[in-house]
Amino acid sequence: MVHITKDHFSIAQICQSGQCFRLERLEMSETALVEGRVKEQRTKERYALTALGRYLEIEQEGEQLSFACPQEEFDQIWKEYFDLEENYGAIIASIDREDGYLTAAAACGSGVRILRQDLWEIIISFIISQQNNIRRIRKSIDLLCRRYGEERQTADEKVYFNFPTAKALAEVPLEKLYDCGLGYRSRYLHETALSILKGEVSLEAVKTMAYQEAKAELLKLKGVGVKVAECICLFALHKTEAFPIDTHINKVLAQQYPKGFPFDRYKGYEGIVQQYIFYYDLTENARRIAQK
DNA sequence: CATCAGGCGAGAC
DNA sequence: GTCTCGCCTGAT
Repeated sequence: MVHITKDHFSIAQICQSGQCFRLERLEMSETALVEGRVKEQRTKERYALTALGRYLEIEQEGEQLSFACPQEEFDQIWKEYFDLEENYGAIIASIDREDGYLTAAAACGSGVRILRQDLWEIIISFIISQQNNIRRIRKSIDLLCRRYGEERQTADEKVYFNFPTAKALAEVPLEKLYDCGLGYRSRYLHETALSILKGEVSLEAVKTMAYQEAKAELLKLKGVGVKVAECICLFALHKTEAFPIDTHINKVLAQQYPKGFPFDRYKGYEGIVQQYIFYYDLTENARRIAQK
């Protein structure tokens, strides 16, 4: 077990931000009342992540984080995966105070981080994400892993499933992919798995490329358009200059920035700013629905 | 019953 | 190059 203190890190917000579909909450957050007149809410949350062929439980209470793994594993794998070396406070501080919307968005999602996820898993996950909702995306990915991923267990015998390899996915008959609720995306998954297997696109090569080059290479894959390619660049290759524009971001840009978004001010980390906007819009919508 | 969910590909022009 | 349309499926 590894204990650390970290600001600008919220496992709950990272989970809700919808960049990682295999991070899930284990139990409802408990609320406790602190003595005195002031009502203070204290939450302790537990999450489980399946990634990089491993299973990891994470606990958070305020800025206190616990990772259920040895120190060595944390230092070698999870420190990088969760982007813990990046100073997100400095990024938030750089936001234009005159920009009320962006200031509010960053304050709302100040615990969001851009994870450094597995390239193959992100390619498939974001092909699935197109014209789809987060609940269904999670369901399809879960089915794929259970049916075609390698079954593993932790030291304390918890069973989990790795993300299926390109070879495993390429061998799945099309109708079986439809059975996973993938719809028309089934054909995209099948063809993309074949492309990778045949070496038409080399993932190892893509990992060494600069943003524009990597994006162009990813666009060769069936089912990967501009938006999905930019998501892959951001969430797997950590190209923080990528700024994926989906229906939410598009709506916000039109409503809040009719004269154009100040991309130049945030050069090099546009993607992090994009995540604050995306998360803010998601939570605002969720709040609106909850109020009704 | 229509519309929508973190779009994309193919074909028309 | 830009525009339009059809596409699986479950929730509302």
